[in-house]
Amino acid sequence: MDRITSPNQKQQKLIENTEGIYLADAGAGTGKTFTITRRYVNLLEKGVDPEDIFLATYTRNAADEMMERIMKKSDVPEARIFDAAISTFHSHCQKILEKNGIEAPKLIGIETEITDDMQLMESQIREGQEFQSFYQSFREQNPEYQDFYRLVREPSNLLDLIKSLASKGVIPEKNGWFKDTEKYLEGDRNEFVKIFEEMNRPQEGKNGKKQSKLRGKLSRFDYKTYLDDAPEKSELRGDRGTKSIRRDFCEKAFDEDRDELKDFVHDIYFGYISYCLERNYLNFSFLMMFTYLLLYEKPLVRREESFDYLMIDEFQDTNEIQFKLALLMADKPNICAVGDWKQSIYSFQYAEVENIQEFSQRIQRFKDELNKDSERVIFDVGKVEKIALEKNYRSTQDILDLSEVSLELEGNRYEEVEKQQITSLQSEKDSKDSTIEKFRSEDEAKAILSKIQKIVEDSEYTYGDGKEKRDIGYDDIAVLTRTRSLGLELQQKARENGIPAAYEAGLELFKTNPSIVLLAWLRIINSNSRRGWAVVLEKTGYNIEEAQAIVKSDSYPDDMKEFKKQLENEENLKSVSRKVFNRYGYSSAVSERIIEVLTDTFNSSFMNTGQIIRFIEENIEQEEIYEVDNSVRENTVKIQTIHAAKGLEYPVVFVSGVNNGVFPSRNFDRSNIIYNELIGLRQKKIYNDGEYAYNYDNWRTEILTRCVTGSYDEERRLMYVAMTRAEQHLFVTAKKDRESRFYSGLDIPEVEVEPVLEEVEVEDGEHPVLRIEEMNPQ
DNA sequence: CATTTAACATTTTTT
DNA sequence: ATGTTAAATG
Repeated sequence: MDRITSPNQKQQKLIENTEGIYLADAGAGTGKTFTITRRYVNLLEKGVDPEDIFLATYTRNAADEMMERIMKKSDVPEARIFDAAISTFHSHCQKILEKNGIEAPKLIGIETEITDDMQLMESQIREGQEFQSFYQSFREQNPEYQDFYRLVREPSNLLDLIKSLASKGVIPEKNGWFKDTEKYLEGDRNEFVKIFEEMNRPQEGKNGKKQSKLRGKLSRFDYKTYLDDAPEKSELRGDRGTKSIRRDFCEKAFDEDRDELKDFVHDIYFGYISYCLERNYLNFSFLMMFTYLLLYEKPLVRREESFDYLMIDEFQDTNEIQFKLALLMADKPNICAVGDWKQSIYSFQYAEVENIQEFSQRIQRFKDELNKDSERVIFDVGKVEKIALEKNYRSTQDILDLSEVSLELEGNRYEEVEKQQITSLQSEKDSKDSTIEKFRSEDEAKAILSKIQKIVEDSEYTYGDGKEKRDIGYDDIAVLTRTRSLGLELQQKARENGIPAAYEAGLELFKTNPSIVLLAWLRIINSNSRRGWAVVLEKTGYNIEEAQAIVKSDSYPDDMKEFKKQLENEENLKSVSRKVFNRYGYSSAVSERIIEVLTDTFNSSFMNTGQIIRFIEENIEQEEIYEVDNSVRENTVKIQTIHAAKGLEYPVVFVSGVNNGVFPSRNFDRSNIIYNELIGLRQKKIYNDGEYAYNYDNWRTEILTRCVTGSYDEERRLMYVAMTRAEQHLFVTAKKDRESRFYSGLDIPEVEVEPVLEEVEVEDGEHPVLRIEEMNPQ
């Protein structure tokens, strides 16, 4: 935050205290980046060598920004800072592996080496395809797991499971599991029983006791089809009037024999790691895993790759293996973890909010675990000093107060939210001029746009205060959505009504016209595909009948046949794409981005056209979104998902789509094989070919998952992140009659907004959207 | 008032 | 699959 010129008291404390273990609670808008960079500069001024500091960030952008700021503020030669470890965890680990990783796979019994041209698999789509092909061959080679294959609807669920195990440091080796990580798969019986007791305690009613939460949740127990060993519903829950379910069933459920399941997961997991190594690539999770293995097992590497000072930004986004990695990298107990539990919204990427919420307990526990059989963490943890940044330089006090209240919003009518440990923020803005309102409408998108137009046209709202007061323009406004689909709808309607708006979450790159034409030509050169020819002919102007006739008779126009020949002679994917785009006059951010994505994904020089075609097809099917840089984006309303808006700020913010089932959205694991810290590895279904061959529901897992199903905590944090983007004016909106409890539970004025829009003439240049002719109609 | 049952509507985020 | 609601049942 550039407006801060000198640190406040708490910031100063964090900057000055460089020796020891610190946990900095840095809420939204508290000048976190400023403080971290100052602290780094302070270390340099004390004479610490940049080589002895690791500053870990979560994104490359953040790393670049920090580095730049440090260079600006410090006298140390820029080249030395440039070489310093100011980077994401991932890219730092990649460096460690490139340098020392050759034999890392040996540590778990794999002979294939990690070479220095190891590729990092960044595309989820591409990895999904690789995993699929691995899974195919695995099935052929391991017929003994028949019954499990029948449970796997979507192989990518297995890949997800593997990654979540990797993020916890559960690692397979050739025979069994690395060290004692197998115990994770069992779950934590003691902790589970505690949770069970809690869930099974009768509730307080108006006239005495009511049934327990758990008993209520199992009211539909008999809707499913179980094998014969399942208890009857009445046996499990007792007669009407019973308050709790029988404890012995719960214990029986927990103590299920899972050896076969564990073997299956082990073999898939280990097999896939080997498969990746043979194909010379690693995904993000395996990158972490191998670095962890190296530092864990090789004292020399550990010594060489460790630091005197560690600073870790966005600590709420780290997971167990990253926490442990950090400890292995620390030479001395000089660790500074900075973050905000309230902004932990990446659990689907395996981030664990507990890393920051239970920092002190975890750092001790993880150290003990790492030191079990050998001293790997060489310092005493001692006490953890907590520093909370309390001054907020972004939002008005009213907005800050509301955002804190929203962390306790109930997600549904049964939920009771515990009182949260919140460091209240004080606004440094004097302005009392702040709007907080909510409104709902049948046509939510249109109502929002109407309101935006009013804000911009009338001078009812202003930005700033006193002398610096000014009118609000489109540029000052952001509409944040929980889902992409609402964002797309908003953009569509904005365009129709002449409101300049840019949807910043990218677009479906492979559904654009340049991509469709490219795909057609790739199909033609790959297999003389009729489907490809049909598209090409239509794009050239032939109508459907004409095109069909030509395809049938196999008599394509000469210039097209000639073009096909030329393409076949091209050397690589890049030149083929260029040639196609040139022929059709496609030259824009979109066509450039297509080439970029394809060449990044298939960076080997030889090309496998079939593979590329399948990649594009998969992108279309999965509606995959890519960022496309659209250069000019002046004076437009920004439309973003809440996730995409993290870290940003706007004078006016709309939090939209606060609707039932959407925000808060419920999370459930649709896969049949699941992992959870408390209950371990479980299967939701069991294949049995007795009387009826069928995937029967697993009654044990049914009971267990009811005890541990997640709350809406992360959804509340999303609301917090969304609200704290607003500097001065905040609107919360919903679709009428669909309002969720996150809307109705907000104690703020509700206003009427009519979804009427005046059509406005907008000059072409004001629409920073993609050129229309390049967009696929529909 | 508590509980059961049946009917109905919803289904995401991406370094 | 799960959350909500309304109506039926104890």
